[in-house]
Amino acid sequence: MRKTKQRDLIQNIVSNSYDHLNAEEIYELAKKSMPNISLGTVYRDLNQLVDMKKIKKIKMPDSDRFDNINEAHNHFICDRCHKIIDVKDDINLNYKIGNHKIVDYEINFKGICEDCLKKEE
Amino acid sequence: MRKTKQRDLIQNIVSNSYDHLNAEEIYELAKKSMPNISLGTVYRDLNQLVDMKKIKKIKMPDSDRFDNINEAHNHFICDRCHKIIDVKDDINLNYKIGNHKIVDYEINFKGICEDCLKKEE
DNA sequence: ACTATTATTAGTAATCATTACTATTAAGGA
DNA sequence: TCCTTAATAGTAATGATTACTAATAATAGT
Repeated sequence: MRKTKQRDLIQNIVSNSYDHLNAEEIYELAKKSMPNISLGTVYRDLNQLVDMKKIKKIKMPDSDRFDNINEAHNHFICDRCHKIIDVKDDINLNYKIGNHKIVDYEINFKGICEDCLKKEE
Repeated sequence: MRKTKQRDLIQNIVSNSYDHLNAEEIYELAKKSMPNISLGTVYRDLNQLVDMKKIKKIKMPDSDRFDNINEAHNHFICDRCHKIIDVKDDINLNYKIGNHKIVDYEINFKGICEDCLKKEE
């Protein structure tokens, strides 16, 4: 795996963002410092970074989002507006499942966020 | 929301399966008892059943899978073969996040399943 | 039970996020 | 600096899912 400017840039963008960006948004940000970067490269590099466990992928109904791993956290996803809200991970699951090797876990809370609750009153 | 034979059939198929079927597989099973059912109907009804919280959707890299809610359970997903293994939910998270209303949560464990571990030896 | 209303369906076309392809470029070791 | 070849830019293809529309069937009212 060669080190490339493109992948470094993409890793920096994701690692420094708390906005759960999708590939298109990361592409737009990347173009600001590397105008000729292509969307295909963004997708490929994002997937490589996920494989390398440098970032995480969050699967969403429309487009997948990418997330930093600066500190362990989970997500609350609003059923109404689909906003993703970070939740500090003070649960720290230590779990044993048969003879399978657990490498990681993710917890997704679902419900209605504060803003949408207010709108529904 | 009218009651229809198509949606009843699809709900039965998903509720009686522990195989985490995708829309295409559910379509194939549904055709056995209703040969003229269309794939579009399967997708629409599956989404309605998810909205009605009769079944759950599991997002996967290729196609989404649909799961019964017969008893609370979480999933272990193998990084190698992408198999989904049910995990009994004896964790029972009771969690409070700001002023957001939590309706549900899902825990996805990730790692390497027993079969793939053996192959890698 | 009949009829009218209209939500749902079957069948097909369209969408669009993501991946695949290929000639060109550039990383990095010798 | 040169060589090898992995990675990229640009574009085309893929495929899961959704949208569309005429026809059908569920259900409320009579």
